[in-house]
Amino acid sequence: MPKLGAEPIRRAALVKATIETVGEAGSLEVTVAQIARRAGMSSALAHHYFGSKEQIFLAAMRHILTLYGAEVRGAVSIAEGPEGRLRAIVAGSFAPGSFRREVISAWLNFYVLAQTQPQAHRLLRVYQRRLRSNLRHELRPIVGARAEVVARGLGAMIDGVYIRAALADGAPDRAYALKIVMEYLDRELEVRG
Amino acid sequence: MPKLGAEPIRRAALVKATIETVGEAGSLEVTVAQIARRAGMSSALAHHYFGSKEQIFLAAMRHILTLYGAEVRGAVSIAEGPEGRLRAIVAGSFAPGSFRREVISAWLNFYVLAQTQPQAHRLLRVYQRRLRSNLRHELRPIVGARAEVVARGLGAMIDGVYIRAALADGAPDRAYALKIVMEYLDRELEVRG
DNA sequence: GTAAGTTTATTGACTCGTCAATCAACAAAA
DNA sequence: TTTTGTTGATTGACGAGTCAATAAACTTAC
Repeated sequence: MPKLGAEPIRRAALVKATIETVGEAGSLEVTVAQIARRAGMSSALAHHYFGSKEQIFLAAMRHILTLYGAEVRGAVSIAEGPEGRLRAIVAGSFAPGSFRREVISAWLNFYVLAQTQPQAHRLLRVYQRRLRSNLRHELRPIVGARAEVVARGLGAMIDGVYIRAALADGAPDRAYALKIVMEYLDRELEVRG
Repeated sequence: MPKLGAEPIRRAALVKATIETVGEAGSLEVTVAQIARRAGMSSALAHHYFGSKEQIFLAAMRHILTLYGAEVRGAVSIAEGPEGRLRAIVAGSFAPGSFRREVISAWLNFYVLAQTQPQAHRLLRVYQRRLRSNLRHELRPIVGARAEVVARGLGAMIDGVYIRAALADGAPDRAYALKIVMEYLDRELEVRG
């Protein structure tokens, strides 16, 4: 039953299934067969399209990062002024699409993988660098020379709050997460540079 | 060659070897045999003393948490005033004993495990609760009602900075990590409640 | 337009390796 | 001789990745 042009559909299905499966298991110790079954195909096909389990997961992370980037850009584009854009960037990290159990769980495992897997390491770096650079850019007109340190602090806090959400009972509380980070921002903006 | 009283020595050796092995691998996907070899014994003996791989790792984390607790208490005991103690608590998280690659790596994996392993989950909760409560206690006289939110923010930032150190190239930079967090603290203390 | 050949999609079955956990057995101390 | 320490060998399960085979859809040549 080969319908041609199946590749992109299959890949997307595998990416989706990977996020779900890893999210449920809470770890990368899931089998390719599990992922493939969830995506409605044989494990052989998953290997056919991605080559290895690692590559499947990396594709899933790339998808998550793409989604995240789009959410941030969307929020920033309608925001006004440095402070508005700053808050938009922060809010983007906790946007509904990114702030879900499965996605947070994937992030956590991504961190672990990035310690040893070069591709994952590079990917994570790209994300961190971009986030920091975006924050710094908007912070400069507000806090001046302290932009660098504040950007790092903010980035770290976003990650910290984000990751903690993975361990909270119940659904991640977006409003509360935002409150914590925004509170910090308020303090910084109150003082000015 | 059974020397009696071997149990505590063996257990300690296994805990140490676990932290080293997990640190090197960057993940929990290490074999009991690897850990046992490093600790100078057979894998059967490791199972004899701990029952399972999971329990070995949990023992290692308990050790890390004990060490961390001791470091914080030590620093706090010689500090003076709420602000001094606050800074001591923060500094404790980045004390030399706790702020090492292997230890940070263990933490990262611990987070992953805590998502699904009840004992790990409980253990992590104890740590988080204690940290937050300590921070809040010292913050109250300084920032009043905002103590709760600030304590959460500070806790999240500590975790964020800490975990990011696992991904940095080279040895973890204690001074810089501290700078980031202290900067935040300065801001909060500058304003007062 | 149709037969032959090619590419794409797909899977069941299999290989090969790994590893947690168990056990029987042995050794030395109490 | 019972308790404590210790291991080599084994079991039993699991899982990543490969492969040969099948089939439908497209292409080309006549």
